[in-house]
Amino acid sequence: MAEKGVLQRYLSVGEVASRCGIAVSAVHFYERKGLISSIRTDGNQRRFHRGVLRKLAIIKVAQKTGIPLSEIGAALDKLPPNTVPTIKDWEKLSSQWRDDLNERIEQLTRLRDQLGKCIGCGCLSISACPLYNPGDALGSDGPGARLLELTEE
Amino acid sequence: MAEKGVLQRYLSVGEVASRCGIAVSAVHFYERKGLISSIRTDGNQRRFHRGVLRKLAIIKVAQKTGIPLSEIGAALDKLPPNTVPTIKDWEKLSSQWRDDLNERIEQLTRLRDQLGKCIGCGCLSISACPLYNPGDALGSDGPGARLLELTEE
DNA sequence: GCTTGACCTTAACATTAGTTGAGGTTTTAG
DNA sequence: CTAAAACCTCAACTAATGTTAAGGTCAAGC
Repeated sequence: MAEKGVLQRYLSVGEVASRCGIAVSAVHFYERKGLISSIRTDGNQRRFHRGVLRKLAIIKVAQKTGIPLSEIGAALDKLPPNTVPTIKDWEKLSSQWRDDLNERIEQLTRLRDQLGKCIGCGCLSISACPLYNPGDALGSDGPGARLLELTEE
Repeated sequence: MAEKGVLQRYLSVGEVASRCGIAVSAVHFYERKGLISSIRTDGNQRRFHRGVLRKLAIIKVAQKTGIPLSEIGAALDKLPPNTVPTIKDWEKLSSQWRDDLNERIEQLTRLRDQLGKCIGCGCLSISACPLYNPGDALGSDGPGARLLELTEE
């Protein structure tokens, strides 16, 4: 009881999980992966600093943009350890991720537009469609035959 | 030699793979998953109808939009079997997928915009940021505290 | 007609992002 | 003080999307 004042200093894994809307197992997982960290009670239970909530929020946002955990972890690693990420930190991360996001949005938009152009255009014939043509006529068709490489993968 | 006229009727797995720019193992995989099909020679080698190239092109495009193979397969299953997909077929698939794409683009765009608003806004404080707040202050903060639910997952 | 490259099957492995279960311990509420 | 809820670890499992390897067969060119 004495531990649980108005300003609760540390959070149990269950509290962290429910506050972030993720599973306890996911919190464990992120810790195993080094994305977050905790200290332990005498009884070996995890206790998380409040800052972990912010990190988890950042993780969730970044995941939504399609960034793999490994990259998210690498980015978080560059933040000063043992502190709550500052606004400056957040600024750096979020603007970088926003650039990634923008790129992905552009790729998808190009794809969508090409898709739109191809709908009903009749170009799906074997030799002419930029969507269709995978390399099939790369030699004979010259330019304009490779939407499939559009996103540069 | 007699088999290999100007209008080659069937393609070997290697030809299919190289024309589509994918690995032979991937072609096998797609066949195992039922996305494409083949007939066999007397010697048990796969022979693909040319239509498979179109299907593979569709598969690649759909994958780029983020559609899982299972869904792509389900969509392809609704096409008349044993024929090259027609333009009408393609029209239906592509417009549906374009809608999916649009939705994903919108989600990412919302996320990016929110990200932009949050950069440097100073709102990353525990109780106020719409990006940050995962449910932490859902009770006390009322509306405006849930970008993390933005994309409704 | 033989050698080499392409093909066959089956099984195991890789990666990402977790979840589930077993078996045991700690914390908390009454 | 005790029982239930929450926590612990470790290992195995899931699912998607393939790749790699082993061991063997087929086909095509010289």
